[in-house]
Amino acid sequence: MTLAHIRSPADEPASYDPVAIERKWQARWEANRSNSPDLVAAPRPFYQLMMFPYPSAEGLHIGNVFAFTGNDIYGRLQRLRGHTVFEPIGFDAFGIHSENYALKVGIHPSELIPRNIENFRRQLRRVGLMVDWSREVDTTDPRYYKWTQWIFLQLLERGLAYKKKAAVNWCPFDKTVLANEQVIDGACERCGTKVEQRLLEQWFFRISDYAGRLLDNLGWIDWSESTKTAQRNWIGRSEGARITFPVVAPGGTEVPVSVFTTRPDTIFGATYLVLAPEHPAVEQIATADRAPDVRAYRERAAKQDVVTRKVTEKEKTGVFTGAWAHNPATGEPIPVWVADYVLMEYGTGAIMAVPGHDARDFEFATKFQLPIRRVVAGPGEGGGTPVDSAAEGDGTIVNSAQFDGMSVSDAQREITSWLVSAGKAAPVVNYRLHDWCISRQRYWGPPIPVIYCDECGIQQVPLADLPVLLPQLDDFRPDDSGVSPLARAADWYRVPCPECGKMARRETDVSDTFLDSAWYFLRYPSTEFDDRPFDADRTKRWLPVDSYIGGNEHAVLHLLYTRFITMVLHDMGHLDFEEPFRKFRAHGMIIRDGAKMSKSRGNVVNPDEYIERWGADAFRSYLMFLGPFEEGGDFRDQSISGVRRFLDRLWMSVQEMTGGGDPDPGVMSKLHQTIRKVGDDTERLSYNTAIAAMMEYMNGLRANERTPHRAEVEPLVQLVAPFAPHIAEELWEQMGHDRAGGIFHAGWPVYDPALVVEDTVEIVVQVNGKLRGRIDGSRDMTAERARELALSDDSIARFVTGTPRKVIYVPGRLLNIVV
RNA sequence: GCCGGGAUGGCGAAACGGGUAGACGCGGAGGACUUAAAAUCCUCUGGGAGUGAUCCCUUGCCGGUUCGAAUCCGGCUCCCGGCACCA
Repeated sequence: MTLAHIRSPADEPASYDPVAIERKWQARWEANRSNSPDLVAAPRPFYQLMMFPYPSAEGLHIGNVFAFTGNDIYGRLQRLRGHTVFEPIGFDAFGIHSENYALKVGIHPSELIPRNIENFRRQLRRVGLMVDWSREVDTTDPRYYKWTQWIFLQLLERGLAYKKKAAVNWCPFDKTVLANEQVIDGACERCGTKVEQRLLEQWFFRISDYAGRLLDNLGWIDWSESTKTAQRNWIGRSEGARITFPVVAPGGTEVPVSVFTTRPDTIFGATYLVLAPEHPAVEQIATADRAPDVRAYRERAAKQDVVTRKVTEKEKTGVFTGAWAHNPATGEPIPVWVADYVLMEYGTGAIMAVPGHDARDFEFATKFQLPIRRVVAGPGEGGGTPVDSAAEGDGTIVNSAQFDGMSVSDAQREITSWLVSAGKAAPVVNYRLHDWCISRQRYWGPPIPVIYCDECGIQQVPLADLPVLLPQLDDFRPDDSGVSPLARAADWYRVPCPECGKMARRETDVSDTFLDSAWYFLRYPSTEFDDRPFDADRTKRWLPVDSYIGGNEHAVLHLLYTRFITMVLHDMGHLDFEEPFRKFRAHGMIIRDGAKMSKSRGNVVNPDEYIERWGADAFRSYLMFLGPFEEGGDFRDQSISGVRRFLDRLWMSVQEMTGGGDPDPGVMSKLHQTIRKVGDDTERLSYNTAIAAMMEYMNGLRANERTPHRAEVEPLVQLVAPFAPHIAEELWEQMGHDRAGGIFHAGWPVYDPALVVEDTVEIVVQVNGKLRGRIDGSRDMTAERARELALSDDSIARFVTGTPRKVIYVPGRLLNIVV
């Protein structure tokens, strides 16, 4: 169904006109600087952070509006509860995304991005967010990225930034470096050419040094469990042992090769060794007759792109080195192979293969006819039971000399300490987390602020010379040199060495966008300071962030990098906290027609159309009503009329309400229940049920065309305020409240516990657990009384034959008679 | 393969320490108002049987615990998301 089929309510003189009201209140908030709190004097600061958007050319996405509205409601609730709420926003405008789009349309990003940002601002303002626009952050602003560069230098100074060679994806046709996401089935997403691997010198951050702490803190931070689990998996802690195998190299020399294993208990079953193709010992140990094959295999592996290299279900390949190692447990000689199923980046880049008890080793051993030995016997199995598939389960140790008969867990401990005391092994903890590569061979990013001097080596750009401005390059296309387009700007990169003054060369790579976004929340409260990234007093008052809400697609990268940078700055004494966000909640995703919204599917929703037709208040409320905020939901444009009707009825209630006489006691009781429920639900982000509760109250308020009383309506307008702020302000003003303050200074209604409880309640009567009737009674009546009442009702009594065996009574709820 | 999250009417969903399954909304049917339509308001709306009060069935499937299970336990099936040759 298209929009044209849905009609909005007809215009009547006194009817609700969202367009006019929203324009009026947005202008007034801006004129009064209502959303710019005094950051210095705030008595009860509350920092409500939303993940800043990447300003795409397509404009604001429905998912952005959903996320920001959910943030805004929470921030507005805190404001109504008396906090000084700071709700900033900014733009994550550097990065390959913007750059690729600029390349496609042939407009320079320095022109395109400000245009997109302007469009985003326009769209965002219409949503009615409580955003402090005076503190906007733009990562492409030199006043911002000066400090991104400063952070790089801080890490460099502390030895947490270093250079090493690493593989990148390279498209030989487009002659450009590709991100992993741009490689589809081993081919370039643009031209389909087979992607290769290239080794480039790149900058890394030692995030792996922080793996243990990043993992441990997950134990206490108040974050969505799903996000914490994702981080735990990503960090990937495993406990095991490093075991050294002596390898006999050609000429008889012994070369020690260490492996990492989580199963030292299976060492008696280790029947061969495998080294990664890049392992430095390979060259040394390969025998003369095997060397050509080994070299050919390594070259083939080196050419493969980074993505397919790691694809699973790939046929195992490998090559024998000709060398033999000694199993340190049995002393027997075992062959040494090279295979690309072993990765240089993990563990030691070498494994002991236990084909009897590891699926990958089993597959490899079967293919190359290597010996397979059982060392763990499951139920009903013995040492002689043949192994027909890798047995990774629990069992009893066999074929392992003095350790036979032990359980796997006992053997794990005993064999490790036996090897350790013999000097052949050490217990180690390994993490899957790799160091963070921050180099990008691209144009649209902050230049990495170092200078290479032939005399003095790597030099930091002095603080006084920051920012290193990104030069305006008309031709910013990546080229086949394997370095950034900035490497073509000789007049930019040729600079004197800050140490000796001789001609030197700037680093021409730029840094990863995730570095821009790893610290932006520190900048917001301090945007007016040009001589420091974040002011100490401001930071003390406002940080860590009180509430952060964002998409779980950032569960590992952004949210992990941010924690890492915060820890580093803490350790250097710049911050007095080491976790950036007190509370983080992941919101769900909005889909449409059961699928992710995308241009190719043609199911993208443009928020502008909906805001024009229904009003921002209705649009906001609908997005929050369509499903649980933390789960997301399916966008259907039919259903928006329901919340719009609710707002119309709210409007009418204020126009019609009377001030005379007393409010209805039943309605007032329901009101206080509603105040409690809306407060509780909003606090735990259960926005859909909060709105449902207000609708339910409205139904009672206007039942049988009754005229509502002012005392019944006024608190409802307050409850609606976080969700639909414009109409709430307007009605609040119409009700004659102080113009200067507005509804967001009026506080949050407080419920009266005495009014929440109803005296007479309906009690459900069951016979043998089946519903047979209902009785009305007081909340605290006795079981005997309830039973009497129930049995006096014939439609219940006829199911009760004879004397009840048992009676279960839940006061105020249920009576169950068992016969 | 591993780790999360799910599965409830025609549809989006609710039930927050086991206690009325389906709140709230959409859609649908009927009615009031209107020359008429829209808007608005009222009634009904999980399925089945019955004239009827009423009865039976129903939360992906199978089983269990319990006076009582959407909820707890065991075993499956399917869907969505993330990670993935991590030793």
